[in-house]
This record gives sequence, C-alpha cells and structure tokens, in this order.
Amino acid sequence: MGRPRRPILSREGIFAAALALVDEDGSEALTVTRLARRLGVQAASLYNHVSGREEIVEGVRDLVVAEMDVDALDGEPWQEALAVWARSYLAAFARHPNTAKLLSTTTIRSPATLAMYERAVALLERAGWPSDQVVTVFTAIESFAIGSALDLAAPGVMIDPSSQELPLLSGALKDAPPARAMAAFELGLAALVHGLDERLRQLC
Amino acid sequence: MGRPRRPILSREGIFAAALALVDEDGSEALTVTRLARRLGVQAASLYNHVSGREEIVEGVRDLVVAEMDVDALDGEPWQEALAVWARSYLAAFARHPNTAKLLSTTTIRSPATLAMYERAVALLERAGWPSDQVVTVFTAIESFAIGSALDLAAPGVMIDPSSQELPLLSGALKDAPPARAMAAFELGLAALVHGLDERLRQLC
DNA sequence: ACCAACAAACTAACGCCTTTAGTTTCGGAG
DNA sequence: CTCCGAAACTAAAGGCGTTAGTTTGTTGGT
Repeated sequence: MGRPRRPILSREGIFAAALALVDEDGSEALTVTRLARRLGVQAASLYNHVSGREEIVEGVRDLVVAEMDVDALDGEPWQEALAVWARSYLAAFARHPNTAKLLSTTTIRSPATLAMYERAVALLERAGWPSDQVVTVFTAIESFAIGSALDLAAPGVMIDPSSQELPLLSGALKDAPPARAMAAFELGLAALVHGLDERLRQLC
Repeated sequence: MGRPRRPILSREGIFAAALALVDEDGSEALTVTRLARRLGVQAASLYNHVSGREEIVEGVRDLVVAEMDVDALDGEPWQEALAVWARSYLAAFARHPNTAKLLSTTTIRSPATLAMYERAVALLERAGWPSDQVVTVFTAIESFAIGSALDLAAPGVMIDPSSQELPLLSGALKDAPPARAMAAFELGLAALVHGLDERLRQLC
C-alpha cells in the first residue's frame, strides 16, 4: 500500500483514540493492536508516530489532566481553591473512569502535570504554609483524590446476599447513598481541608 | 515426566512465590510464565492448583491483607482505632510496595477483606455514626490509604534540575521531608480523622 | 496383589500481545 | 524531474494467558 495520499495517523489522533478506547472498553483494552484496529491501520504503523505503548499512556494522561481546572489553584481562599481543584480532578476521572487504573501509578513526567504542581505550590506558599510542609500538604490531598478516583471506577462491593455472614456490612451497604464513592469524596475532602486548616492555624 | 513423587506445587506456595516475585521484580513481573519458572515448573502446571492469573492476584491480596492489624478496629476510641488500623494498612503496603499497583483496583471478593470491612462497620456504628454514613466514612479513609500506598510506591517526582521552569516546585521539593509519602500520610490521616470527628460531633 | 481413578506434572498449540526490520508508495524540495 | 523522507505496509521474533491432551505416580477398593 505505501504512503497514503493524506496521513491517516497523528499523535493527537492516536491519543484521542486511545482515550476513547479506554473509555469504551476498559483500561486493559488499551493494546497497540486494538488501538491500531480502531484507527484502521496496522499495529506497526503507530510506531511511526509514537515510541511505544508507554508514550500512548502518557498521551492519555495529558488529555485527562487537561480537563482539570488548574486555574482554580489561583483562587482564594486556599481552602476553597484546593477543594475546587480537587473536585475538578475527580470530575475528570469521573468522565473517564477507566483511565484511573491506567494512570494511578503516577509517572510524574508529563509537563501538564508538573505545571499543575507548580501552581499548587504557589497557592500553598501564599496561604502561609511553611516551605517544608507544602509538598506534604499537597501530596495528602492528591493521594486522597487518586484513591477516590480508583474507588469511583471500582465495581461496587460484591457481596453474596445469600450468605448470612457479614450482617453489619450488608446493612450498611443497603443504607449507603447511591453515589457511594462521590459522597465519600465530598465528606473526606471537607474533613481533610478542615483538618488542614486547623493545623495551619495552630502553626501560626 | 508425569506425576512427581512429592508434589512440587501448592496454592499457598504459589501465592507466596507470587508475592515474592512482585516484591523483587515489580507488579508487571507477575506473569504465569515467570512465576512458573521461579517455581521450577511449566506454566501450565499452575492450572492444576489455581484457576488462572486472577486467582493468583487475589491470593497475593489475601497475604497482604493478612498483615494488616484488623484487631485494631475493635479498639477505643474510634478515632484512634481507625488511625491505628490505617497505619497498619499503609505499613503492609510499605512492606510490599509493588503490590499497591497490582491490588489498587479493588475487586472486593476476598473473604479476608470483607471480614475487615465488617469490623470497620461495627466500629463506626458503635461510635454513633448514622447508618447511612458508615460506609461513606470508611470509604473516605480507605481511599486516602490506597492513594497513599500508591504514592509510597511511586518513584518520586522526576524533575529536570537543569530546566529553570517550575522554580517553586523545585524549591518545595528540596525542603520536603525525606520520607515524603509517609509524612503526607500522617498529616492527612490526622487532618481527616480530626475533620470527621468534628463532623460527627456536629451531627449530635 | 491388582486395577481403576485420580493427582500433578508434562508437551503442544492457539490467539493474543509489543516491538523491530525491511518494503512500498506518495508528497514536496531542490 | 528527481530524489529524500514520511507514512503506510508485510513479516517475523519472542512473550503472554490459557486449553487440550498425555504421562506417570499414588491411593483405595476388591
């Protein structure tokens, strides 16, 4: 076949297709072979545009991070700014739940991600956090957000209703709100930010 | 070769070898082929003892969960009990950092894990949390713990020191404590538990 | 003591996967 | 117009999980 009259592939197109593939078929569906099939192309052709599967994953990460509200980190007060940003963080993963598993091991090399961190540091220093605690505070928030994103994508607790063991858990699950993961995120975020606020006040 | 005079394999041996393999060579090293090689056996032989790779992963999960201090969930007061348990949760993953990625997508089918949840529910109900919030509270804590475990296993922030961009982030990273992930966990845990405590008080 | 049944290893094979090497064809620059 | 590089291809190597069928050792009933 040789070179086509108009290029079929591009880095952006590959990343977008990869994200769509993960959204539709799950994180384990992101294989070079299946991605190529979706793009109407042989697997080897992708290697003209990207260095390998790993680079494709990083491309997906950039697309998801791009949906986060990084501008929120410029807001005031810091507690509110952090909460708004964290909500947009979770919202991005809520729109692409299957990417959470794919991206949870944070290979922090993506420029977009680093730029986001830079602004978060600025926010916390402006707020008066001592410089040796800035990274600690932000890490705590992000760990919570990542964990919540994974929980959001997890397929609810599977419990055998026939077994009479675990009566308390069964009951608690019945009473739990329908949007379990989201409710836990909001509750935890509020508690976390409130707790951090008191800690900061106590430092001054 | 046929049946050996004494069995070479057993479920427990397979799970233990799988955990050791992940500990030594990382989560992506857990393949049926490599696990078999480590056990001195052909890959297909494992299928006489386990149904497939997924069951092996669940076996690893059970081993890690077994290292957590579930008894802590019977303690008093609930804030302290939850904190002790969460620390043992993170400690288990600290001993086996590479398993975090393997287990983070919580297929909650393992009996040990469900039993742990049952006791957590009991703890929170004893503490006076309304029944429709028990699962929410526990989910928040566990999401934070899982996120922290992943962070613990992550290979620190890779930042190019030659590039003059990201000055704030570079500085903050220099000032951050050496055990960054652990410090973030302790700070976040304290804030989270404190915030939840205030929320509960406010409900009464 | 024999034989059937079962257990636990094996070999072979399928259909995926990632990646590399080499080939063909097209577009654009000199 | 020619030639170089871009962008598709085909072919292949080597690893993956899993299934099917085979061999051999152990054990329990007659």
